[in-house]
Amino acid sequence: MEKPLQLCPGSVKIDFASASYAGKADIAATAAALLHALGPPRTPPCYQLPLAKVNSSLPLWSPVICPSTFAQKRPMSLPSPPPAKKLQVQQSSSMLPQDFPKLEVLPVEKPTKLQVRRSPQHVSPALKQDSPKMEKPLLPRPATFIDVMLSSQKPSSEMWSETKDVTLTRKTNCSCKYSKCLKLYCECFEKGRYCIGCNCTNCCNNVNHENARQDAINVALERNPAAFMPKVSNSTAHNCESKAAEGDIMGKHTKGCKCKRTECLKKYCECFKASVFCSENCRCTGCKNYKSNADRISQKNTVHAHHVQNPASSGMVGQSVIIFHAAENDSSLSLAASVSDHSINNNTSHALSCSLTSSVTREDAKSLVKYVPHEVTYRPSLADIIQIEDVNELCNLLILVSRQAGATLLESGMKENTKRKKLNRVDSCLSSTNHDREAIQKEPAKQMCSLEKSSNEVLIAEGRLELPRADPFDIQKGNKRPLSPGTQALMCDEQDAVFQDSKAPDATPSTTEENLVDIFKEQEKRVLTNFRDYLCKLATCGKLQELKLSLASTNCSEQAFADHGNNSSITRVAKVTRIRQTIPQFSSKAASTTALDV
DNA sequence: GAGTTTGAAACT
DNA sequence: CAGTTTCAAACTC
Repeated sequence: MEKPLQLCPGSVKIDFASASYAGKADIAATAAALLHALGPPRTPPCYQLPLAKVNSSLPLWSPVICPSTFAQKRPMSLPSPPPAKKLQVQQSSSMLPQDFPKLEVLPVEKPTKLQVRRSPQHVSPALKQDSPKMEKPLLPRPATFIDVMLSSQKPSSEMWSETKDVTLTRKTNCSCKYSKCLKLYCECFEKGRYCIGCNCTNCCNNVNHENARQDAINVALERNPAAFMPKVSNSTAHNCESKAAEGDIMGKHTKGCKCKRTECLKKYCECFKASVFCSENCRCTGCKNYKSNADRISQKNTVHAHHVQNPASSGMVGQSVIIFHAAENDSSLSLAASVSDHSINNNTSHALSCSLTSSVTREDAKSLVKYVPHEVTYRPSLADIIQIEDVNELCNLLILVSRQAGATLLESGMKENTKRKKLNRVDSCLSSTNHDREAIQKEPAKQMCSLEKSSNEVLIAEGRLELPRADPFDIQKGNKRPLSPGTQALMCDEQDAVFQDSKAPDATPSTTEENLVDIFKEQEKRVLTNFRDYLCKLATCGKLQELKLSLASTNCSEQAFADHGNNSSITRVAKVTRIRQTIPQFSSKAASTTALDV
């Protein structure tokens, strides 16, 4: 006997509208059509839908099935397998399965499977009429331990997502043949859901075999009480790119994996599959599924030569690994850092990682890797080339150049001023005072003083010179934070201007300003010229260093490959070629950068 | 799509 | 607990 399904306020909520906010417009439309076919609820809904999330084009009522009414008024026989297609709309997440019957509307091709139709045009014509066929309403079943656990442990959104996954948009259907979908081999069973639209054979993971299913659940629970618990705890799946980029990935597999061959970088690995890094729970071998992408790359060079144990087991896991790698900022590495893409870009990263791992053994590398919680450190590629002494040296050089330029021009300027003063003296007939003369002469002296002070301040900052006594230019007094040489130089210029305004009011403005402008121009010119030359030298050093390390790493890699006998000459040649190709790129880039900067 | 590989689950 | 077998998904061709 087939009767149209009637909706009434009750304990069952079929959240069709949720499909809409899951971005499944077609499904939502299907659901809407289904609801329309079923007719509106006769009374206001018992539960409010999350209106903010509901597509306005969809009915806002919450379709509800009243089990009691359903059971009492329309007692239906439990038929043998349904004849044709059916759609099972599972209960919403917040409801326990025993509370609600299941709505079946569309026939399924397989007797024991429930097919999902995703497009409105696939809705059964019978549905588009007002009388869906209820061949087999699912009676309430007792809540299983799984149901309780899953319901209690997951927020409703997650549960609904999973429910959606099962009923409407599930991407993975099992294909079990021998387990009857009643063992944990079966993904559906493992996740505590019925097989719906699966390709399994002899499936018992459905309501028709509820008893067998319950038994299987009990067996599984007996063996492992956490068998149906979520396998990933505290999960922040690292396919969330923003979090991954920030390194804010905390989830881990509760049981861990034991991968041996896949380096935990394939979906065979449960951790990888669950989008979490391997953790201390894992007992994997050659693991590369841990946070530091650079370490993955580094290990890629040594994994062939060494049996690398799970870094998590040695504390080298998750947040704790410092990237001991040069090219963290490299775009190719950023790409590789995308956790969803665990493939490693071998072009630049390989060369760079080779450079850094070239001459170290695994033990050396271990000692080099430092552990700092929740911190990732960027190590510049020129870190070993540019030392603080070099920076100081550069600063000194620039200061000296600046001083020389200033002194040279000041000397000529003083001569001019002296001439001009003599003329002024004649013109004013001894009207000028010594004060005036001193004031004028104080200007170049002040310039010299200024330059001297800026130089001294650099030296002070370097710790090479003791702090002078009370000094009007002492920017470090008053417990202020020491300034960089560049800042000090800038402030020195500013202070010169102040000094000029306040202490040389009597100086001839035009003459002094012209001199100063000339001095500054010359100083700037010489400083920049020397700075450019310095950068060119630096670029050369970097180039040589890279070449040296690359060649060394090439030799190292070749030896490693040779040790394991799985190297090919083609691969080696390709790697060497790749490494060497990076060198001119770097040097040309550095040169162009230098030219632009200068 | 068939065959192979892989690792978890199940079993001993 | 370790080793082996079974199983199904992932992967390769």
